[in-house]
Amino acid sequence: MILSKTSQYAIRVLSYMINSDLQVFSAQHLIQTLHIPDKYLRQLLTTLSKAGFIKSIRGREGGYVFARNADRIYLSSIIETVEGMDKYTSCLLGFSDCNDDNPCSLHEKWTPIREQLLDFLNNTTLAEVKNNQITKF
Amino acid sequence: MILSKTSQYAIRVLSYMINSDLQVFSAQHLIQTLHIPDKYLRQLLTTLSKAGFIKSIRGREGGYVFARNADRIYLSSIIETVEGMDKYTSCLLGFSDCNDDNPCSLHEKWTPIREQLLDFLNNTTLAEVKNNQITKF
DNA sequence: TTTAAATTCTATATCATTATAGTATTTAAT
DNA sequence: ATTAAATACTATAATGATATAGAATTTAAA
Repeated sequence: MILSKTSQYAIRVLSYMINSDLQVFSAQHLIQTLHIPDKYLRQLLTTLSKAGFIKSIRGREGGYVFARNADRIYLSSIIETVEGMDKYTSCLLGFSDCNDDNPCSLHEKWTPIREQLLDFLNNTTLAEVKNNQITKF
Repeated sequence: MILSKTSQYAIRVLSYMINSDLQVFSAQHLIQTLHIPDKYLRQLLTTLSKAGFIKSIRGREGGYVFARNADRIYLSSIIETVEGMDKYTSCLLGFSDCNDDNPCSLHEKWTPIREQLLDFLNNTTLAEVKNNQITKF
């Protein structure tokens, strides 16, 4: 759980939606399917809606649909919305002024791994996560 | 801050010790040099002592010294002691039953990055972190 | 033998994240 | 119009990590 629980929930929801044939997803349906705490997920869905990943349809027969194409939703955007990306971009030992010229003791070895991690988060879209074989959400 | 603050503190202390010419380090000295909260660091030093990385010398003129050679202290051992390694070895989306045969939607892309991360934590020793050029602890 | 400097123990407080609860609002079907 | 099914808002509770506090213990120096 390097990701916060809230980030996990957000990615699981959107990943489920892109891998499903349904168009509209009610909060109730997502709660039961993904086993995420009721009120907590409802709040999160509102957050994801305000951030523009999904849009809500209020009232009876309502629910949530994608607000933009999945190939334009990056993992890092989702994470930035729910917990912020600082944790993933910053120095492993927490120094705000750590850089190549004035590194901490782990900087040299950590930098290439961070690069790969950020490359993954910054360049992986929801569309790339679509896979018919996946059964776990 | 992918690492917990406590892990950061622990690694900073040991990394400072291995990079210093001193032999014995009092809690007071470490607190003032590393700017880590007094009582919190004292508790942590006791934890690191009980875990066998350092040993304490009680009473006047006391302090802490390494309990074993730095080339036998791995980053993952330190992390395991203070916060546990589960967070770094487990599924990115939090599934306990995620594996190659029954993967989550991020499993395939995440696995190689996790491998590198674990390789770094499991195989980097304090001795490798010794570097005269480092001034940040 | 007294004192000062040090570690150890245990209890409590603070803070951010996660979880829960109740009410208000919206809208389609009847 | 009324009702039922849905989202939105706001307040509070629970949990875990981090931080603080004070008393107890140990030991070398004076």
